[in-house]
Formats: sequence, C-alpha cells, structure tokens
Amino acid sequence: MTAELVPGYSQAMNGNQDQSPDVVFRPIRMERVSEKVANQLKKVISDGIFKVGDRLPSERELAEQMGISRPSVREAIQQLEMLGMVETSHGGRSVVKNIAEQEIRSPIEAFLEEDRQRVLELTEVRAFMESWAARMAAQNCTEAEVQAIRRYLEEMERDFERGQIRFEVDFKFHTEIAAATHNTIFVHLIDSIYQLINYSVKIHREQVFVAPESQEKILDHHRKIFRCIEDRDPDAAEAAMKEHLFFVVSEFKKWSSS
Amino acid sequence: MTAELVPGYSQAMNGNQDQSPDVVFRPIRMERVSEKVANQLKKVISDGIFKVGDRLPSERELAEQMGISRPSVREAIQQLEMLGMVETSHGGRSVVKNIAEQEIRSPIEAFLEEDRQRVLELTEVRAFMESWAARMAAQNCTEAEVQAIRRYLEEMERDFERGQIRFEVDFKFHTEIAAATHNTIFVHLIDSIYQLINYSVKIHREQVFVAPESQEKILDHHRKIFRCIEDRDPDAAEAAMKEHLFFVVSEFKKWSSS
DNA sequence: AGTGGATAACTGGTCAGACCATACGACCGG
DNA sequence: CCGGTCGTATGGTCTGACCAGTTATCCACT
Repeated sequence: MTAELVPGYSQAMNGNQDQSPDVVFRPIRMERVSEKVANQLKKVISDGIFKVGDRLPSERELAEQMGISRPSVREAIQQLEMLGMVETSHGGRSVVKNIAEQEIRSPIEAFLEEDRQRVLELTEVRAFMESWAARMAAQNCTEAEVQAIRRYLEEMERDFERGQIRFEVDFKFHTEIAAATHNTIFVHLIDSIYQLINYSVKIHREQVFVAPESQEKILDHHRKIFRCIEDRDPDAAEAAMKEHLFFVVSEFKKWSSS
Repeated sequence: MTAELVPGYSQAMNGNQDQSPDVVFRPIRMERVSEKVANQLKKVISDGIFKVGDRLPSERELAEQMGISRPSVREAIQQLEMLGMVETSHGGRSVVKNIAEQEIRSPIEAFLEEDRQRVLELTEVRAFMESWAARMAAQNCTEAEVQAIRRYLEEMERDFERGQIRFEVDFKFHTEIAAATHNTIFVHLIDSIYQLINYSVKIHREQVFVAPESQEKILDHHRKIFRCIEDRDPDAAEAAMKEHLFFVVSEFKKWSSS
C-alpha cells in the first residue's frame, strides 16, 4: 500500500476541467444560507470540536449564534443527516454519529458472534490502538485536554472511595485521551472498537468479576497514565497504557478460562 | 475502558438493537412528514411518472395537493437534492436529474472531502496500524505466510526492473502482512482503512509524482521489512515499517504543500 | 435508601403567512 | 428579428406560533 498515495499511473483520471479559451467564465456559484451553515457544522465535526456522541447545540441556539432563522438551521442539519454525520430525534438534540460505524462495524459483527476468541482479538487491537493514542496524546495534548482527563480521573477516585464503578467515567477517560491525539478519524475509529467490544460482551452475555484488589490496581494504572500524559512523556504514556490494557486482558483471560 | 469487560453497569450504553430476551419490542419507527413526502416523490420519479429533465410541481402546489405546509415540502425536496435525484435553482423549479450519473456517497466520503487534513490523519492511522501489523507478523507468521510475502516482493522487484509499478501488488504485499498477524478483526479493520485511503485519493484527484530514486527507496524498504519478518524480529520489523510509511507520508506532505 | 410517577423546561416537528431575489415568459419598441 | 422591460411564478428566507416528544428534577411511596 504505497501506490495509492502515488496515483501517477491513474491515467484514467480525467485531468481537471480544461479551460478552453471560449469558456472563460465560471458559472456563478450561489451558496444558500443553509449550505453555509452546513459547511460550518461539517467543519467543526470534522475537526473534532464536536466528537462522536456529542450533542449539537439546539436549533434555536445555533440560529441565534449565527444570526439566522431556525428554518435555515433545520435545513442545514437535515443535510448533515442525509450525509450520515448526525442523527436527530424528536425532543432530543442532534448527536454526532460515528462515520466509521457503517464501514467497520457491520462486517465485523458477524465474526464476533462466532466465538469468544474474537473478543480477545478485539481487545488486542484495542490495546495497541490505545497505546498509540496515549503516546500521541502525551505528544499533542493541550492544557485544557489535560484538565479534562484529570477531571475524569478524579471522578474515578471518588467512585473508588465509595466502592462504586461507573462504566461511563472509565469510557470518558479513555475517550478523552483518544481525542487528545487530535486525529478525528482515529477518534471515530476507536469509538467503533468500543462499540464492538460492548456488543460482543453483550451477545455473549458475559459478566466479568473484578476483584477489589484489581480495582485498586486499575485505578493506579489510570493515575500513572494520566501522569505520563501530563508530563508530556510519550514513551512512558504508551508503556503505561500497554501495561494497563495487558493487565485487563489477562484478567479477562483468567475469568474466561474458568 | 476497562469496565466494558464488566458490563454490569453498561445499561447507560445505547447498544443499538440488543437482542436481550427482555427486549422483545422493536423501537417505534417515527416517520416525519417530510420523509413521507420524499418517499412519494421518490416513487413517482422512479416509476417514471416524472422523467429526467421534467420539472416538478412548485413547492406551493405540492404543499396544497398533499394538504401540508411548504416547509415540509421544502425539506423533502432537499432530501432528494442530497440524494442527487433532483436539482433546484432559485426562481426556477426543481428538475429531475439522472440518478445513474453519480453513485450514492457514504458518510465517510463527506468526511474525507472536508479537507486535506483528514487524509493526513488517515495515513497517520494507517502508519501506526501497519507498524503494529509488521511486529505481530514477525512474531506470529507461519512459513507459508513468509513465502507468500516473498512472492509479492519478488513480483515487485520484477516490476521495478521493467520500470513498472502495479498498485495491486503493493496492496497484496501489505495485506499479506496484515493477515500474518493472525488477528481476523485487525485484517478487516485495515482493509477498511485501505478502502478509505483509496477513496480519499480519488476524490482529491491527486497526482503524486514519484521520482525513480524514490521508487528504488521504497523497494528497498519493502525488502527490509520482509527480511525482518523472515528473521522473526518484531522490533526490527516494526521499525522498518515505520521508516517506510513515514517516508511515504513525508513524500505525500511534500507534494501536498506544493 | 431505592423505586416509580408526576411536573416543568427544553427541543425538534409542523404550520401559517409574509417578504425578497431570481427565473421565465410575454410584451413592446426598434 | 432583436434587445430591453416588466409582471408573474417560484425558490430562499424570515417570523412567530403551536404541538409532541425528551430530559431532568422533585416528590411520594414502599
């Protein structure tokens, strides 16, 4: 896979519009308000300012912020919906959809239903992807993102005190790290992986027991990961994430075989 | 992301259609008025009642005939416009377009079209995924797989002698390495990535010039990658693949900025 | 303390009516 | 036959309103 970046051989490609001398004038491109709005929204989603699962501002808010009417906003959002970038529901807001889902998820779901060996493969894939994420996060993250990650870590610590575990917090912690890579494609990709793991665990109706001492260990892992990112140390961050996930995998294997 | 292996808490997760036994009922499908209108219009167009080039009734007429408001009709027509079935112009009516001339676009395509930054992100993702693949391949591959990889390498060498480059061979070389990871999920994943990269290059109609010396360099990279895998040296294989892909990316960037 | 139901605020879906800008076609003067 | 003028039809946008579904909060009940 090198040549796809080097399509010099693709003579089949039509060389952009020729500008023959009698056709000097380009057709006037009229852009409707709704299209301008749609482009703005596309940009912020594509740039990752609104991540997958995030809720867009309400139509009224958007209209006010952009100084236009609600119908224009509605039409714009509908365009995005047609493109599959957002999903709206009556009463709820529009949420950013995972663009990779259609391409990634459905073909793989079939495999997951086969046997639980696939779950291990999936976690293996996730392990190296998140390790890379930790590295890139340590390398690229902003101060605001560090704060966001810290917030979720602190929340996990509070939960631990109460002997509580909340899936969403753990999820957000890792998602925030993925977002700090500043690679939108990757964020959508890893979200697909998460969904697949969630899906596979569900269809196998699996319940994993987490011993208290394991929980403490996992919390320590998270602390370490955060510290490495905070210190902007890519190598250490990657290593810490690897350690964490391999531990999780080993716990899972231990339970799985029993 | 630890607790997803512990899905006791994951009720919060919206696992799209889960087939747990207690959820027997399908979600109620709400169809908006605009969708009903759009479906009616789609039907009359596909039935040939309105042929290509025909002008649709005006929005006001449609609204009156269907007993609904104009905004609903507008939204419906806009959906058709997104699908490429009709084209509207300010002051003129909407006219039926030829559907066959353009295929339907997947959500990811709209994403990649946004700007060139996305393509870079994609190659970045690919780079680290393939590096991992090389490592795992060196670690897990069988003798048969080594032979398969060798075959494609030799084919590339023959092509190089003739001053020829074939995309498919390069593709197969990398695919074979991915397969040698013995991780089915990963093979599917990277296959999707390839398709996306392939597509993104297409839509940008990019022509990248590859100097002969670059081609030789790339061939050398492939030789090195193969040798590392053959020697079952994971670290070296990963490094070689990284070197290779970073070179490709830098070439791409070089061209991209010009 | 945890569960379930009612309430209120918010948000998307739809509607009606109005105004502007453009396209189309008829008409008119050359 | 030609170019310009002008009225009308039509799409684009706005305003304001109401309905219907969602969400969060609170409260009573067990």
